[in-house]
Amino acid sequence: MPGTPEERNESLDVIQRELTAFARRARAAAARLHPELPLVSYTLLAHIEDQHGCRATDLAAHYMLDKSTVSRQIGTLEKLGLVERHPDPDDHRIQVLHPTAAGTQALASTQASRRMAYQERLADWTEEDLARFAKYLLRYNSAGDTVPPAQQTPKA
Amino acid sequence: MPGTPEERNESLDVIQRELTAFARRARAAAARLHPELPLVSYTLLAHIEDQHGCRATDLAAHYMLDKSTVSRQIGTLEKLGLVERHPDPDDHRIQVLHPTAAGTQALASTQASRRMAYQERLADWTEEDLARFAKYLLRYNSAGDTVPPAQQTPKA
DNA sequence: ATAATTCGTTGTAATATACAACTGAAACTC
DNA sequence: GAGTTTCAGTTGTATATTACAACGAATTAT
Repeated sequence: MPGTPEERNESLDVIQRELTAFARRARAAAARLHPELPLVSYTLLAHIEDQHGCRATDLAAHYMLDKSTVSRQIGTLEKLGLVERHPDPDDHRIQVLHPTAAGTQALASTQASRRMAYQERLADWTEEDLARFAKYLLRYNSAGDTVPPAQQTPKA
Repeated sequence: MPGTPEERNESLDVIQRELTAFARRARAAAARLHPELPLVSYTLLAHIEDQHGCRATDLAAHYMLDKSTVSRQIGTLEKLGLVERHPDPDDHRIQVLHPTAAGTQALASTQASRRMAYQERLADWTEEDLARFAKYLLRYNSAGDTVPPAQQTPKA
């Protein structure tokens, strides 16, 4: 069983390298999976649905994007008729974003093709391995949520 | 223990969602970790060193990038004095790429800061979990190597 | 009320990328 | 061995993704 610090570092290096490789390939892979959706926007749309509506600011925070980037992406999604903006009656600064019917449908179809690709790719994994891998990824990503500040100087 | 198809699908969806979220955040995270290296090129440089020299075409294949993209990235790295091109004596079409001394050093320093970040983020993971996570990532990424064709019509 | 904060948009610029056309070099065909 | 095909890499061009800064409108705090 693993135990030495060297083994720990080796694992860390592998994790780092493989996650990086994955990230570098992700754009191209996504382009293959759904050429129809502007490709970045897909992710935002998925999050909007997942949250049952959210604000642009929430998206920016979740994906570490600038608000201007999100603003333009949402603009694209709106032009495509995939999201709607509903002004919050209590606070006119806020736009609550929701998928349109077309947006929900586009998501479903994209989701289906993505799931197929994953199913194929992970076909020979046991349920136990899949469950563990999923758990590790969740744990990894949620760890980041507590760290990310970096250059914000709050309450200054 | 997991066993039903529904549980399998649930795991697949989690894996898909979390990998996607990771990929979306990766650019911003990388920018924080090494603002000095042109940020994409870092990955290419790392692969070149890892392979003890390789061709531009190998990089394009490994990261699913167009050869023109790689060509320009290598050009940037060369201008920065981080890689050298050595024409293959046996085949004048080929340029074998190697990190320069400065390139190796830049990599080492970047690698160190990356490793620190990962160490911090994964500090509370056991060695066993790290080893398993690393193994899963390797397995996941290597699975892709056999699938990717997609729109190539070989031997037609 | 006035000031400070928050949410979002727009102007501008940098970077990353793909696709197509092209050059030079090797390999293959006959 | 001339002609064709394939391979490695570059360059022209266009698009996409993103950030930063300046701004506008609405809300909250003083």
